[in-house]
Amino acid sequence: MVRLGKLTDYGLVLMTCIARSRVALRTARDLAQESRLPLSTVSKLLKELLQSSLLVSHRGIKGGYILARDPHQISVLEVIAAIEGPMALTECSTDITGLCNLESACPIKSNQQIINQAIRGVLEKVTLSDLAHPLELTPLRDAKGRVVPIVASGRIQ
Amino acid sequence: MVRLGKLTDYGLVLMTCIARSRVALRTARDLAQESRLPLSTVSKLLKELLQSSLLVSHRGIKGGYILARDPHQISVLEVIAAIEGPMALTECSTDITGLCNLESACPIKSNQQIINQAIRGVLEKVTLSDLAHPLELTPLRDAKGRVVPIVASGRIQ
DNA sequence: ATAAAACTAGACCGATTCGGTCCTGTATAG
DNA sequence: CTATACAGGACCGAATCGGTCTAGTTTTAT
Repeated sequence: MVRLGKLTDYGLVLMTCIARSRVALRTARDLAQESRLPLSTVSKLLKELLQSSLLVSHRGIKGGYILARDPHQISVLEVIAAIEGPMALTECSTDITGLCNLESACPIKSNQQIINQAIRGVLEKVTLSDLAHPLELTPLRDAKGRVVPIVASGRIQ
Repeated sequence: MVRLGKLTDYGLVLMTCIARSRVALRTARDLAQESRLPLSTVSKLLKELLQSSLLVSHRGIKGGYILARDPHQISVLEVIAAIEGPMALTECSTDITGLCNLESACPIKSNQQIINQAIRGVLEKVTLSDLAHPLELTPLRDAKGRVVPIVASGRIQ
């Protein structure tokens, strides 16, 4: 349902790879080998992640990529936004005149905002280090203090 | 980024319409007029919502649709799943033999599960009545007891 | 200096999915 | 029995996605 796209998944995998082995610069060729992805795709993704200032690159021989920040300071929301682009919150087609000029608040826009903000709020809380070490997730709690299941114990469909 | 698809949005709007005016059965033609959507699309969506047991239908003249449960007992997760289909959690292409038979846990699958469960956990908490009356959202709190912003006060990006 | 390694940028295309429409049934009230 | 409204498909154009390729630039080792 809430598809993230394969490329976004690959991007998260690459960021996780870099986060885990942060000893030196990782080259695109190297990451392609570790992640079993074609080099062209890896290069494309690293490029996009670089343009969003999530990575820092060093050129030339002995070059490579490194995380711009610590893994626990990079949220998956940023990674997703870097690859899929910022979410189009203003999707209300304002060019079709007269249809959306209702006096009441637009219900579509309201729904989108509520749901998008809910998803954003959660994705902001999940960081790269959570993906690298899935056991140390900081649990969310609802209004009654109960833990909101994140990894397991939720119904699967 | 985390696109929900226009049809899913329309479905949420329709469900909200039905939830708000739950006095009698709402006909597809009626809902199409209120939501300003083409009748064909509305019929298609109502059909899918019906097959997921979120609506109850009555045929014949004087027929129509009605919510199967109370608005606060229908989560937006169910509505989304009804229209977009259940999320493909088992997307790991097992047909490409040998590539995914690594001894370590598959990082892609792990990432997907973590993120999907996070999103599911939140969408399960938002109900139709929250969409109908956006002011009464029950706030989520993180591990430190602070309120997780859902509607406002989050950066818009 | 020079060549090799590695990043940078963008065009490009096939395949898949999405949004949307239409048509033919079937059931029910009057 | 007939008009109304739901039921369940098939169907198609368009937009997007996943993925590849080519050409160019920067840096370092020798």
